[in-house]
Amino acid sequence: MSHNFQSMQKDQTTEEKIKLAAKKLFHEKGYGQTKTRDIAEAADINTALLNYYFRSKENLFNIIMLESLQDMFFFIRDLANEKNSNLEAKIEAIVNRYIEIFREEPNLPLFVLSEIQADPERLMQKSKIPKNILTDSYFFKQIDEQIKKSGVNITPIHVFLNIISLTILPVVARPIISYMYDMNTTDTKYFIEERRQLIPLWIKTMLKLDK
Amino acid sequence: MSHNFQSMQKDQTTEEKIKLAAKKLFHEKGYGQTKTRDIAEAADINTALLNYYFRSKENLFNIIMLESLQDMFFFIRDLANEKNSNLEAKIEAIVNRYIEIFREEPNLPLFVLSEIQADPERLMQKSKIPKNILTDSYFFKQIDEQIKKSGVNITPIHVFLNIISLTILPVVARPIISYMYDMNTTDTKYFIEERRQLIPLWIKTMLKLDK
DNA sequence: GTCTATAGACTGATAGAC
DNA sequence: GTCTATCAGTCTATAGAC
Repeated sequence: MSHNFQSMQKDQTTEEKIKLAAKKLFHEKGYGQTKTRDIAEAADINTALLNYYFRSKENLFNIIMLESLQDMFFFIRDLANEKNSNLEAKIEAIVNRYIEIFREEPNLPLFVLSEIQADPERLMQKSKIPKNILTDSYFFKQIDEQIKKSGVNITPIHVFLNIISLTILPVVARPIISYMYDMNTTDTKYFIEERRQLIPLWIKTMLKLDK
Repeated sequence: MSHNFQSMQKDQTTEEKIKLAAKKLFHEKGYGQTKTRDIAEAADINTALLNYYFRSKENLFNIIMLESLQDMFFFIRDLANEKNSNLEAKIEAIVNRYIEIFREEPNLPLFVLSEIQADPERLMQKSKIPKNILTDSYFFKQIDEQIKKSGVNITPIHVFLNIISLTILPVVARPIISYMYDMNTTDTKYFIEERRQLIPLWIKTMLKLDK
């Protein structure tokens, strides 16, 4: 994440300080539960300054939201049409990249999913992800070829969604998992790390892509 | 869902009307975004009456939340120690039951996940789910036996989480899926329905439980 | 039990001094 | 750019009539 370096620096601009505080709080509590006063306090400024830089709470939220959507989707969009990597490499890249992102920003996926539910059309259009970007992609063609080759009963959409499901849900359900299995933070991180190796293997088994 | 029958009835009590309206709105927008005025309007009463029956917004929320947690978890708790069904039947039961629940209450899982994130310890304790209910269960013993039998590289926690992930995430990400694949509501419902058959097959393949 | 009216607290945003 | 003070609007909750 590009913002993590900044968060370690002492010489951030005020604008950056506000954005970082806002991002943290919006990700944790969502739009409705986050108060401009909380953001101002976390950024060690006052609400007047927040409005000076960002005009309104909603505008600040839109900026954070757009960045969050892009963190989640730009990578997939770019990878899907990469011609120089095979199917196996793409599967591993998706799992690795998402686990990496979520290690630094564990609340990102739930934030994005919750806020999209609140207003789907508006937010998805804002994400600047063209419709059918995956359906028409080289990635889906690669999956399709493998399906035909191995004669397995599945479609590319299911395959892609399975990769995403197996990777994202354990992150999103982290608090439940750590409660039910009595795991501390280190345990859950290790557990998710384990899946980095396992998920690609499971997907390859589904596609009969094993060596 | 026990409440669905009630929602069709014209002779609900005022208390039921308020609860139904509150459930709908809390599930859609979460605690912070839902206003008592909205609930009162949706239930066709006024805010005074809401406080008369439920004392406060927070108390009403706690009641809805407890019921929602139980809708999500009581079934699993009961099934996990059922001795008269084999592993295959249990896997199918989990997938079928969750898809059934989410067909009637599509916003339930995201609501529960979001609100748990906001305050994990308090809410999980409120759910009255004992810790380690799964780790010590007959279900996990059944998975463990199958793992040893087929010598596959996996643990019961991963298996259980895979079932849940493959089932729940597509429901939670419904708006994104329908945007990206240009599906309408009927399409996404059909798509999720398709997975009812497929998920148990994939899990059995992971466990080498195929015939 | 149900209503209207309103109290009391909170929230987002701005005016104006420095 | 940054602050304090405060306004105007909204929110939850309650008092009191019926």
